[in-house]
Order: sequence, then C-alpha cells, then structure tokens
Amino acid sequence: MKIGYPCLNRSLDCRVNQGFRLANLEPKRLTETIAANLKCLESMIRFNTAHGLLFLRISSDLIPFGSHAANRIDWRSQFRDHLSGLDDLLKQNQFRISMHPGQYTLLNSPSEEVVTNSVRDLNYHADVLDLLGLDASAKIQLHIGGRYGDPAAALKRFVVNFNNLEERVRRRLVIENDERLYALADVIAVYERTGAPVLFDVFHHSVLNRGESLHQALEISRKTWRAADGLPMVDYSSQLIDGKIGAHAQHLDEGHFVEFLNASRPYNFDLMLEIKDKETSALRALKVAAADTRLVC
DNA sequence: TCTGGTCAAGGTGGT
DNA sequence: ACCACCTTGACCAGA
Repeated sequence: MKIGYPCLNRSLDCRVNQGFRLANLEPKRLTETIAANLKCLESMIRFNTAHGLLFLRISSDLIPFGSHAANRIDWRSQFRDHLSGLDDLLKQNQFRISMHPGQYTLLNSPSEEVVTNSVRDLNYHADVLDLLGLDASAKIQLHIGGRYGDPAAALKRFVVNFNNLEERVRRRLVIENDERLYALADVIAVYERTGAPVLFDVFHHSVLNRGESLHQALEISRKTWRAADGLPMVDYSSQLIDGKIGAHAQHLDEGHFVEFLNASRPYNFDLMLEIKDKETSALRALKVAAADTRLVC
C-alpha cells in the first residue's frame, strides 16, 4: 500500500496547474507555463519522495488546454526530454501514478461532439503517461458519465465508445463508482463488457451502494485488476461534517481512517486520499498507518 | 493588494 | 422550458 494525495501540494511555493484564460492563449505563454508546471511537478515528486508519499496523481492541468484545438504548439516533442527526465525520478523511487480527467470528459454522452472531445482528452492523458515512459500500471480513472434519462442505453454507449478507443488508452483506463448515478454494481457490469478494472471509491460507495459491505466491495473490485494493471487503486475520503452528503472532508478523520485500515484487511491496494488539505492529511495518514504491514513509504 | 465574478468543456433535478 | 446547482481552484479585471 502506497499513499497519495491528488494533484496539488499546498506547501510548495510553486504550482503544477498554472494556467490562463483561453482568450489569453498565446504560444510563448503556453510554452513558458508548461515548462513552469513541469518544473513544479519535479519539486512535488521530490517532496513526495522525501516524505514517503509514493502514490502520485498528476494534475490534468499540467498542460494547459492539453486537449483543446486551440493548443497548437507541439508540446509533445518540445518537452519529450523533460518528461522522460521526470520518469527517471519516478522509477528510481517506485512511484505509482494516476490521472483523473474532469467532469466534462464523458464517454457516454449522446452528443457526438462531446464524445469526440472526450476521446481527445483521454488521448491527451495517455500522451502524458506515455511520454513519461510509464507502463500499464499507470492509470487514468474515469466515471461512467451521465444517465440521460435512459441508463441502459447510456451504459451501452459507454461500452461501445470504450471499445473504440485506441489500445494505448484502453490499457490505462479504470472506471470508478460515483456517489449519485452509477454504483459499484454498475461499474462491474461495465467491466464485464470492457475488461476495464474497477477503481473502488470508499466514500462514494458509502453514499451510493446496493448493500455490499466494505469487504465484499474490495473483493469484487480487486478481481477486476490483472497483473499488468498493478495493485488495485482505491480512493478514500470521509464526510465533511455539517456539509452536504457526499462532500469531502477538509481534514483527515483519524478515527474513521483507523477503522477503514482495520476493516479493509487483508486486502492490499494503493490508496488515494481525496481530502481537501492534501499533503497535510496524507502525512497524518502515513503516521496513522505506520504500523500497518501493508504500507510502503 | 484585495475581491468578486468568471472560466473550455456537461449534466441533473426541481419548478 | 427554465434555472439553480454541482465541485473546484485559480484567473483576472476593476477597485
């Protein structure tokens, strides 16, 4: 079990997701921003290495407008060496890597244009991981998408569009249960028709489920990961006190986390802590989990 | 330097 | 048909 926090580090004096408005897009600025973001990603990798946080989710905003038609610079060639340099760092320290496209990336939309844009966005994510030289254990996690008034048809569209993706994208895609529309059982149904492993989200499952216990859910989801996919990935969070149901906690709830660690044995997985204060909670989690024999840090 | 409106992008659900 | 809301961090214009 490696532990990580998503995308951003609050204690560094740089940012990996610097951007600007589309109206201000200009090749020189784009090139400079990408260079700055990559430099900051290196700082983040060094920070995580030093602290034993070896599960890294790379921000989708690493390359501003990464999949947008207006991005016309050849960043893939321009930053090829820079990216493979980062890969050395990642491999030396045995990092586990993921990425998570945003809410607008929807493979199952009834709109052809939305699907086209989504495919391009998934290609972009795969480009980053490919250029980093990472194997198939580096994953891109996606939700099934919308319901569009007809969940069966929406699921079918997901399967068809998934199976039309390039192999280099398909091998990296894993599907995550959400907290409103598609529960673990739905994601499993998609797995059966696509072979895409299931990334189990503990918190979403606590909000939307069909009665599976944590144990059952971990058992069901882990079986969908093959050797080449690496250890299963699991997302963890807890409810924000006094927040709406489904809102992520601001800080790690240590009691809840200890309970999760105990209840999740003997299953092993890499754990992403989706908690607002990012590395602060991840570092606390490492301490809490210090005696857990599954932990790698 | 601060602040509030806005940002590439879609969809749900209440009225 | 319309509109508030989602979920979020950061940009940026105007004060």
